[in-house]
Amino acid sequence: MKRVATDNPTQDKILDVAERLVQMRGFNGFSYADVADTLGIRKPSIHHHFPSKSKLGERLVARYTERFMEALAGIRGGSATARLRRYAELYRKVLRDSDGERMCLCGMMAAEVGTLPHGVRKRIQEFFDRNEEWLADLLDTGRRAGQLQFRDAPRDAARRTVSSLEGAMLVARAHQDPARFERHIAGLLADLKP
Amino acid sequence: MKRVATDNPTQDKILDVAERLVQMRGFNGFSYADVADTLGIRKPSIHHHFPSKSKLGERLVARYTERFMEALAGIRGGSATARLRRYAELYRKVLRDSDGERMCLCGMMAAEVGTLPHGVRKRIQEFFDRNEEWLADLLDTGRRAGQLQFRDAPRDAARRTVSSLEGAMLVARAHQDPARFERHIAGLLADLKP
DNA sequence: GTCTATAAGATGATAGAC
DNA sequence: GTCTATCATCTTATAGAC
Repeated sequence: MKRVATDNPTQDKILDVAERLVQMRGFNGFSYADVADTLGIRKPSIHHHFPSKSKLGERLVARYTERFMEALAGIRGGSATARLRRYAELYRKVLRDSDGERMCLCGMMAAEVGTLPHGVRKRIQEFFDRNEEWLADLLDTGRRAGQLQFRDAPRDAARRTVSSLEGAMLVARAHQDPARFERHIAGLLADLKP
Repeated sequence: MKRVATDNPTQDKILDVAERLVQMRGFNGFSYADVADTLGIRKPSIHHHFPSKSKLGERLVARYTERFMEALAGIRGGSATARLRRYAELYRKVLRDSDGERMCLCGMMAAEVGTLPHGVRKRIQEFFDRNEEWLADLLDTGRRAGQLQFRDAPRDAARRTVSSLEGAMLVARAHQDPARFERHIAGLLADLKP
């Protein structure tokens, strides 16, 4: 089994807890004390593994992106429509598994970008860029096969889709209503049907 | 001229500065000290006008919503397509006038909803609800007149549009690229054309 | 690798003079 | 309505013992 994070169980636990906190409260909405309390350890132990909060932030985004890309790589069989559905499912899962409390880590941190160090900011951009690239390829393939329909360039349609998923997650979560997000996905998919 | 905020110039200035800070850095990303420094006054003066940060938050969202609704009320003449364009223009203006640094106040605070008091949360939901209501009516009218085209209920299409605009703003700002948002709008409008 | 102790600064907030 | 002074608490971070 490929290790996506580290070979250090404590570091993984810290990243797990911090990830959840960021997705629920934002990068500026949690502290080392929160992580320490949750894990039953002390703050300096966190600093031992992640000297600064900036470094922790970079690692969080890097790990999240890496895992997301692995999930994308796993979407292979079936029609373009089916793969598109599985793509949307990835987003849906975030919200649904947390009962509408968590949102995409990078969507959350995109909002906070004005307060984040440059290294983190670039990694967040990279998350969206890689999503768009993967999706543009899928949309292009699907349209050529007559399975999908859209009017402009695959890249533009991909950007619109990613943005749309992020925004729908943001708004659905503000309403504490995951069903709202699921309807959004249904509408998105319907629009792309020929 | 109708007063949208208060009849107190100092309170208005505080709201103006705080609004800008929230749109750039988030509600958890600014402090009373930031506002005080910008205005050249002291922290307790801010507390005199807004005793707690929660109250300030509520007032910020209320004022933003009120102004947005006034702008919507001003969108009257022309075809449904033209009115839709003017609606999108409202969002575009936020990003463009700040050179890609600010985003929608309520979109930003929607991300931070996990840390905000309930009163603020409800007002944020209200912003989206009222946007969706206004837009659903426009979409419905436009479709009946044969000027717009979409497949599902006006309410669902309206929700999808609002979410999409919020998400596109979020992602475009993360890239510091307002042009990305303008392309998104162009694609959105094209999709709604019959 | 984890702990205690501690620092230096920020934060939201209040009391009370002018 | 604004100020100085002050507060308790939180935040990120370090030094150094075990």
